[in-house]
Amino acid sequence: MGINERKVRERNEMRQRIIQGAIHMFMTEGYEKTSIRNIAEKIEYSPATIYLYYKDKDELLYDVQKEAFQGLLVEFQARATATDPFERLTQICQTYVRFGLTNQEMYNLMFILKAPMNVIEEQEYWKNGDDCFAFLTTCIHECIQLKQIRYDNVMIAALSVWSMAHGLVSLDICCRMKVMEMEEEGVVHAITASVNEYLKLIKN
Amino acid sequence: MGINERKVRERNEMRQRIIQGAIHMFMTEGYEKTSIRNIAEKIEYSPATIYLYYKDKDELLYDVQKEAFQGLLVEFQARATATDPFERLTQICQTYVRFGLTNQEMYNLMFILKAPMNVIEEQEYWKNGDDCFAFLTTCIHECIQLKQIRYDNVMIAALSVWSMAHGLVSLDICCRMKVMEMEEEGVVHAITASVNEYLKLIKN
DNA sequence: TGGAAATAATGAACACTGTTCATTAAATTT
DNA sequence: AAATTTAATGAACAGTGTTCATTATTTCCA
Repeated sequence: MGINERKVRERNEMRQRIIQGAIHMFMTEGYEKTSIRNIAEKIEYSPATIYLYYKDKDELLYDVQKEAFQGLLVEFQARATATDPFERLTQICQTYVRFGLTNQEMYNLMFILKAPMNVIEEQEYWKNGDDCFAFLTTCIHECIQLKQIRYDNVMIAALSVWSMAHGLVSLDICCRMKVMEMEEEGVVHAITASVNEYLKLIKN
Repeated sequence: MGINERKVRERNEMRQRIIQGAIHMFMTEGYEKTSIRNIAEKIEYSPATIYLYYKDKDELLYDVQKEAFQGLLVEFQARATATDPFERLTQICQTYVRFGLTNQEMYNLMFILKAPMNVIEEQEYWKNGDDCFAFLTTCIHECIQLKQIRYDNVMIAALSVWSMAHGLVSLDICCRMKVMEMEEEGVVHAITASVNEYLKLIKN
């Protein structure tokens, strides 16, 4: 009975087509101008068809977010390869910031927009960000074990590192760095400098 | 000729009425469900009337944001009063986090949402956040002069402190802390602990 | 004070949004 | 080949931000 397998495969292919259409719209037109009708037109289907594969827009955005996180994890695995934990932590931070600044629309969907988080039930936890966060926590765990950083609690340390990196990237993406009198180039430099300063601060 | 003065006054009163209506909608219904029609109904005017006082929704949001920043500045002035610069920096951070967690919709408008920033011209700078940021930078300037913190550059230090606080608050508001297996109470505790740890780290 | 000019407010419309549902087209089963 | 299940769609609904011709009100001047 290979017919059911094909049905499942075709369903996944269609979902993938929708996700890729959505990503394409994000990249070219930005999140704000990406509508269900836009995505449908891009993949040459009726808007109503999308609702056969996704309950609502939030559920679709959640899947696009999942795709984006797989991209970040690949970056981590490719760029944060040092065997020394602290050195790897440095690579993680640099990769994170770089990823955020070069994929602003995707970063927005991953870490800022509320919409994709609406699918998560109260008290339930967020599976999309799971692997990337685990990549960070295991690294920090090793740093603490080797007494390489001035933190003793893995959770507090992971949250702090993440918050510093996210704070810098998101303030830039959300245009809030306009309080400072700086050109675009100077902003990127200040972000990099701040991350490096922070890593120096936490180093034992 | 007091008639023109009255016209100006009435115009400001109307704008204030619109702003307060918008704030009321934010507080009670949240940002997502706050529409021009909603605000108009709240203040008992036609939707079209709002467009006699604001060019578009973004411009209105910008003015609401301004109001919100005045609120934060008042908090700073009331709670961050220590004469010792580092102690005052601690108070600033605590006030900031407290403000963000207790006024999530306003924080969203002030630091996360893109809409109000659209009114700012390219390369121009962001006047709304000005005073609050100056409050932070002058404090940090004093900290550096007294060698109370391990930073030598005021801008980098201010950006770092702000990013850490904003990172923590915004990750919570945007529900991204759901990657960590924690109850709501634990999250608030972790945020506080992270800020305190950071302040310990930068203290000389 | 009464009528003209300027100002303020509005209802109705436009083009868009997410979403639903009855109807049509296609594929599968009998 | 006919009946049944599955897939896709067009049209509609209620909502959005925004514009504009029309109406109401206020101000000005003869």
